[in-house]
Amino acid sequence: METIKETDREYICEIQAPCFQKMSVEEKELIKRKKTTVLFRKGENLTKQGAFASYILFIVDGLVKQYVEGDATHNFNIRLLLSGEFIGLPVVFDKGTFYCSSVAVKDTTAFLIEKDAIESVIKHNGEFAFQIIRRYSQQDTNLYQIIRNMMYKQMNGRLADALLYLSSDTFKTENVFQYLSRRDIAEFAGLSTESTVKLLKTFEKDELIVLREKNILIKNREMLSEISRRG
Amino acid sequence: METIKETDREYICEIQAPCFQKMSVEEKELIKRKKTTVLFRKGENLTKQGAFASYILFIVDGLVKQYVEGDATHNFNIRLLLSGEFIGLPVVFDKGTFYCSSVAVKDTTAFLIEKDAIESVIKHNGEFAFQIIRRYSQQDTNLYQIIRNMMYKQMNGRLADALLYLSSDTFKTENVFQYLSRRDIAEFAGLSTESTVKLLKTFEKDELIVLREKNILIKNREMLSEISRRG
DNA sequence: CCGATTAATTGAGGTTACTCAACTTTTTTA
DNA sequence: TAAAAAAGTTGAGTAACCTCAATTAATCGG
Repeated sequence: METIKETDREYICEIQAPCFQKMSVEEKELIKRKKTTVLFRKGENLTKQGAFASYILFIVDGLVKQYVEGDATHNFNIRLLLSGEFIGLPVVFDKGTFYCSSVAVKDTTAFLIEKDAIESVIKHNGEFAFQIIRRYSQQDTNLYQIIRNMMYKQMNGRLADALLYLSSDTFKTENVFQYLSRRDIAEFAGLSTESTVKLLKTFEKDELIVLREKNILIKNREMLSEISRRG
Repeated sequence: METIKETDREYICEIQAPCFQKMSVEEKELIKRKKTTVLFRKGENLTKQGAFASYILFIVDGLVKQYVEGDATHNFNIRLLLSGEFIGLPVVFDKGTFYCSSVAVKDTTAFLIEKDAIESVIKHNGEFAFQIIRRYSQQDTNLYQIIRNMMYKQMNGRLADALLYLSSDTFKTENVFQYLSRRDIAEFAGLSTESTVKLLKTFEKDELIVLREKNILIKNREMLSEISRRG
């Protein structure tokens, strides 16, 4: 994790972030003054569940995995985040600790923005606030979906879900499977690595997917959706 | 479900809702014009997962259970809501369907507020928006907690969690157990009714709780927390 | 107050998916 | 490049918790 040099920083600041368009010049200046830019190398943690924080993160470029920590041996992956996403927003509103962990799946550049700055902009810019709430809202829906999946579906449905998510249009620019281990996929599906490996083979035998080294090609999306739907 | 007569409505509108304090007179007027007041009788649904909606709800008085629907036989209870809580906020920002179901656990009075009105206030009143985001934030943290519990804990930990939640200070004014069946408790813990019944007896034998008809008294909160912590 | 419906309880049996162990393959590092 | 570490794979055994069935208790409508 290293601070990026000034020229890059300015460049990045200009090119990114549709949601920053809603800000006034003064607000952009405030954010600019109250942020630093950090490069997280693959495998480095951006946030750690339970850790204190006085800032939130904004992904400028890269790929980040958000997960909740269980015991020493088990995690559960919530989602992958691309550039343009905030991490740790609850820090601004809640008690100031991160509610879950996140790790760079590939080298990732992020702004660390002081919580006061974001708080101020939210309070004074309703349009920006609205954007933020929309994000929350979408993530919320997402979490309910996860709860549904985990509570009611068994292996097949859960793995199908994970595969559909990871192969969705959101990630079509990245080949996310390149960056994910079997264990990662297992933790998206909420299964043990062993069960995941076995079930992936079964899916391949049933011609739902093709396994090519790390890569997973979806061969029959309809059927996977059906499996997901049926649980 | 019935509309309340005008005099009551005005009365209720005055006494309630700390978050409405942040609104200007005009904004309050807008909300007033764009709402109706509805009484939901015990057992009636306030929202139904997947249903279209052009409004959000605000609980004026009562007790509401929010839950996600699995298959025909299984639900999972997310939380209980008291007066002062919003239901269905994602409707405003997302695709306009309810993301989960909710039902009145006892007779409940609620405002139905048109989504446009809330949207307008959020966009023009940063303080109010901030309050709303804070709520989201807290519920979010809550959902991560639920995911953690469901993924990593087994029976004992999950039931302990459910009991601790339902006996928490938030609900000390209501005796919530009065309104909840064994099945309800099971659905808070994410267990089958049968397992819940058996485990409750075990907890009673271990002097963690006392079962008195519907009521459940927490006898050893420390130990329950320990069980919850250990999973 | 009584019959009918719903909720609570108990036990037996079954199933899913986990753990553990052994092994192979791939990746990392010195 | 070789050794070590990590990741992936496979099979066997097992535990947790569910389902199902049968019974009792409680609640509700007439």
